[in-house]
Order: sequence, then structure tokens, then C-alpha cells
Amino acid sequence: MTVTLADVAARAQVSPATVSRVLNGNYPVAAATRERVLRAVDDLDYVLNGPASALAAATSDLVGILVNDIADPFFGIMAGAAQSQIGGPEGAGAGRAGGEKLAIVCNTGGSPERELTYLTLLQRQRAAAVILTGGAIEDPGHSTAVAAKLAKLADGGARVVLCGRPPLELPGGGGGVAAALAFDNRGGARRLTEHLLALGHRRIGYVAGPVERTTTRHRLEGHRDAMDAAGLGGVVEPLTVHGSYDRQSGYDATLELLRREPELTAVVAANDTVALGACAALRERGRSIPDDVSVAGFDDLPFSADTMPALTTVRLPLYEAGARAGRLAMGREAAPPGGIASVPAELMVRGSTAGPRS
Amino acid sequence: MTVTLADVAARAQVSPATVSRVLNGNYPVAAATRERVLRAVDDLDYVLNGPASALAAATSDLVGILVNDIADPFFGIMAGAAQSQIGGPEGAGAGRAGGEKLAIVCNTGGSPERELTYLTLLQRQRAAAVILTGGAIEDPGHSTAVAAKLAKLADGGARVVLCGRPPLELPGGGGGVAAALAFDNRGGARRLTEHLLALGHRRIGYVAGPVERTTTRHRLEGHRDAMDAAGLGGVVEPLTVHGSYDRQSGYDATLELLRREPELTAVVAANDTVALGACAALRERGRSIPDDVSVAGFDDLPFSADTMPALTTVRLPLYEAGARAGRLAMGREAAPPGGIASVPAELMVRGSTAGPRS
DNA sequence: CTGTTAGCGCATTCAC
DNA sequence: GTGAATGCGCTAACAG
Repeated sequence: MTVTLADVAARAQVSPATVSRVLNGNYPVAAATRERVLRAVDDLDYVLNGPASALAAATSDLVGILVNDIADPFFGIMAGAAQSQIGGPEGAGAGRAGGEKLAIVCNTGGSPERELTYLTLLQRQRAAAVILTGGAIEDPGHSTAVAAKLAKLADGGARVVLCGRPPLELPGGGGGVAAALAFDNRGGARRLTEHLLALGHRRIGYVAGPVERTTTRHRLEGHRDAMDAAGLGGVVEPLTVHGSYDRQSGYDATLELLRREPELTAVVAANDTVALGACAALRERGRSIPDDVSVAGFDDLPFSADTMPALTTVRLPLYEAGARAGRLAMGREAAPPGGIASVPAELMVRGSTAGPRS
Repeated sequence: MTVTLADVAARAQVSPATVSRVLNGNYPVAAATRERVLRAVDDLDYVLNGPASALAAATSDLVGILVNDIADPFFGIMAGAAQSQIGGPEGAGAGRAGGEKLAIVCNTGGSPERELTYLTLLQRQRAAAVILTGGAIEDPGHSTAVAAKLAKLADGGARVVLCGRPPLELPGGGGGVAAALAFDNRGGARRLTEHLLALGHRRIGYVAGPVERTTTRHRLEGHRDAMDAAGLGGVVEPLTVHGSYDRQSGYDATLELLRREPELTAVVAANDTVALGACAALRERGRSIPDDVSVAGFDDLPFSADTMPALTTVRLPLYEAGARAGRLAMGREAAPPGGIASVPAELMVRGSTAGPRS
């Protein structure tokens, strides 16, 4: 039924071992023999059996990319970029049996359990590498469990890379993590709020993400840093509302902010998607942007430049970071010193922020 | 070094076969024995070896989801929905070794070669199922190659499901495809253009997607149907510009349309993302929306309701379709009659369309 | 209900 | 440079 390596060997009149060698290209094989084998492969339309190969070699060609929400372009862009470095830009011999890696993205949906489950599944598949993207969940128990899994994964030979996620803060260090690319969420958030303060805003509301996420905490800390420096630290707590990283949450939270402080002149959102919801809520309440209320986001997703008015936000080089993570996972790029690199965040000032009405 | 099934068996004082049985849960095992085995699994922190298991069972627990562009929420939403039906909403025994499927998404980037490569890789991994999302490429050679691959995949026991992609139009039929969920792109597009015509528009430009895609063709056909019915068939050809499915393309194409017809009163875009680009171009040329020019999109992505003005578009039930595809792939839902189901498209009239200036 | 016996298809030692 | 054995870790018949 299904054609095996032995069939190819028979047709090419060589031993199975030789076929294996030409397919993996790791051993010297005479050019003539190689030709013959490759022809047999094509003739028979042979496809290597991944599981068998993985079993014998004790490693597979799978590279897992974990994302919190695949429907969110924030993750989609990073995952796509990483994948572009992994799937291999062959294009040639499309259907052959070569040694390309298979980049696969796994959607945790932000659930700690699913994150762990996927990690286990990847471990079970003997994945060659694992890339974890986006903020981590800050529950101590979960962090420990994840760290343990990552250590085991690394133990089993998998290269572990963090992208847009801070390094594991654990006694004993990185636990097998090859590299961590951490976004400068805190610095970006600080500069964003500083921009608003410079425009003259004082009553600034903050729509934060889920409480237990590193991303949420770091961005909020940056905001607080700026507010503290301006002597407005007291405003932060009462004018901060937490929610999830989606549009609805931005909408709801903004209405709540308006209830708490009708004289609000600016809203800083956890990310661009949330900012969209904030805009909707403000408009519904009759506030014009930016004349009545300024709005700012984070991430600089593609649509952010096209809203009306265009969204002031903090640009994160998602594509570049994802691509780098992909290369790191493939071992095609040296890890940064200390295994940790900070990815800069750039303030993008656009039309959605302006000075407050005097 | 690495703990195997045999180790677990030894510790639980049973045979390897019994351990396998409790792990797979397919065979009756005495409750007491099962307990003992599970305890041993936990004690030893055992993780099943996927490749070995797949080799022996001649099937793996991998389910592949192919998408054209992972950074596009259109695909992200479908993929996430499908995955939600596959990853299994367990949550319990997070780290265990159970029989969950691993849903993995593969990003083809719209490249025919990569599509084929991924299909081969999935075949190599002996995937349990494969879901192909979004429009297909219409090159005859490629279609044949894909059909052949799918047939082989199906032959090897994989369940193949099409989501948002029309059934294979090949002599000999579906070639192993278990089910196809086809969006009513044509009908949706027709109703959208009818809406514009009813408002009084006549000079309607169309920003189409890449030429060789089924989605592009069907949407364009729907548009043409409506135009023809209104006796405006002659306008379609000169006022259609092709591009890719991204914002930049919408921007460029719209400028081109304005060059061709400065008196344009409406622009229909291939999808919402493209519509965003169209809006940007129109604004830049001093046209206000919808007073000077109406704009319409397709898909109804989450951001579409939040643009200013809100985008008139055609809603596709992406999440529902993706989830259904996931269930179909898992064999948890019966295939529709004939293996084909049409997914309805709903016109969403919002602020970006209005009657033309008289 | 449980143990025993064989491979699954391939990557590797070794010899030659 | 190539062939011949051996085993990776597990599942699937069979017995019992």
C-alpha cells in the first residue's frame, strides 16, 4: 500500500541505508548513486515517514510556536514571521522528502492549562524547537510548571525561544531557554504617557489588560512611572480599569472610566484593539476624538494607521522580532549576550492625540 | 535518561500493553490497575513518545490547518475556531499523556509551493486530519497537484476538510475530501453591489484580490451579476483593479481607479482590509466617505464596525464555519449531504455607504 | 481483563 | 562509499 524506504532501495538497487543517507544528506554518497536513488524516490512518489524517522533519530522536524490568541494580528504577525524563517524558503522540489522543518502554531487562547497541554504535546512529539510568544501568565504555580516543562523540553534537545515575553524569573535562571526577546513594554508605555502629559493632559484614564499578565503589568508600570514623575501618581489607581485584550473590553472599560471621571481628557489603552473599543465608547457618549478626549493604543497593528483619526500608539517591531525568534529557534543566529535581548518600542504620534480643550 | 512506557509498566507491576491501554483508554482495564498505572505515570513524570506511538499505530494525533496568511484575522479567526474544537476543552489533567489531538496551523503565505510542501509534511507526519481554509489558487497544474496530494492524504486515513474553499472541481469528484464548507462569496458580493445600485450609484469601482484565486473570482462574479442585471455590465471591466488582499493594495488600486474615473461614487473592495486602504486613498484625495464616495468591504472583521464611518460589508460567519470544520475534521459531526455545504453571507449596511451626491 | 509476541519504518553503528 | 544488522518506543493481534 504505502511505499517505504525499502521499496525505494529495491528500485534503486541499493541498500536502505544508502537511501536514508541521500535523503538526509549527512553522509557522503557517490553522485551516481544519489541520482539513482532520487529518481527512484520520484518514480515511486515516496514520502518519508515522519514518525518512524523521528523515532529512530530521537528528534523530529517539528517547531512549535505558541500564541495566546491566533485571531489577534499581534500574534499572527509574529507567528507568520517566525514561520517564514523556519518553513524554509525552498520552493524548489516542493513535494520531495527533504529535511525541512515544519513550523506549527498552537493557539493557547490565553489558557494556562492549554499552554501546558501544548507544551506536553510538543514534548511528546519530540519537537526540535519551541517558540513562546507574547506575555506570560503571572501565577506562581503556573510559572513554575511552565519553567519545569521548558527545562524538560530543553533537556530533550529542543531549543526554546521566548518572543515578546520576559525571561523566566526563577531561582536558578533561564532553565534551558536558549534566548528571550523581551519587548520594552515599560519604556514604550512610559513615553506614551509622557507624550500625553506633555500635551497638557492630567485626567488620564488607563484601560489595562488582564491582571495576571506580564505585558499588562509592564505597560501599566511604564504608565505609572510617567504619572509618578509628573506628580500624578494618585490619579493612576482610581483611573485604571482592567479587562481582556479585545475590543469589547476597551468599550466597557471606557464607559466605566467615564463614569468615574466625566472630565476625562485622555484614554490610554492596553493595545490598539482595545483602543478601538475605547473610541467607539467615547463616540457613543458624544465625545469627539481628539478634541474632547485623546486616545492612544499600543502595538501599532496595521489597521491603526487607518482609523479616523489615525491612532497614536507605540510601535513594536513584531515582524522583525518574530523572524529573529524563528532564526534563533533554527540555530541560524547566535543568541544575544546573556540570552536576553530587549526589543525597542517606538512612539508613533498620530491624530488621535492632541492637547486637551482648555 | 528518558522514561519509557516499559519503565512505567515495571513500576506499576503490569505489562507494557496494559499501560498503553490505560493511556489510550480504548480498551477495558480494571479500575484498580488503571489507578496504579496512572500513579506510576505521575510518579515517573512520563510523557508518551508521539513518534513511536504514531509509528506503531500508523496514525498520529496531528491535525493540520492550512491558512493563506496567518497575520490576517480572516484566517486567524477560522483557525482559532477550528482549533477550539480539536485541542479539546479538557483543561483537566493538563500535563498528562492522554489522547488529545494536536491542532497545528501552517501558514502557506499564499504560495502554491508552500501549500504543497505543507501537505507533504503533513502526509509525512501521518496527520489524522487536514483543514484547508480560504480561497484556492486556480492554476490548473497546481489544482491537480493539490487534489492528488489530498487524495493520498485521504488514502492514508486523514480526514480532509475544506473551509471557506470551494469543492475541488475535478473530473472524478472530490478526491477523498470529507467535506467542503463553501462561503457564498458570489451571493454576498451580488447583494452588496445591489445595495449600492439601489442607493443610486452607477460609477462603481471594484478593487479585486489576486486574479488566480477562487475567492477573488467568485466575489467579482457576484459584483458582475448585479451590474449586468442593472445594465451596467460595461462598467465592470474598466473599473476593476486587481491587487493582493492587503491594505496597501487597496490604497494603490483606489488611486488607480480615481485616475481612470475621477467621478467615481463608490468603491467595492475585495475585503475589509483592502477597504481600509481604499478609505485612506480616498481621504488623501480629499474625498469624504460616504458623502463623496461610498466604500464597502467584505468579511466583516472585528475592526470593521469600529472604523469611522463604520464599514458596510458582507458578514461571513468565520468563527462558526471554522468551528464546524474542526468538528468535521474530528469526525464529531456528520458531513453535509453531498459533502458540500454553502455558508451564507449576510449584508451589513453601515455608515460607509450612502446615496451619491446628486 | 491482562500478558506475550511481533513488528511499524527508519537511522545507525559496525564491517567490508 | 556501501551493505548488513540492531533497536528506537510503542500498539496490535493473539492467547490465556
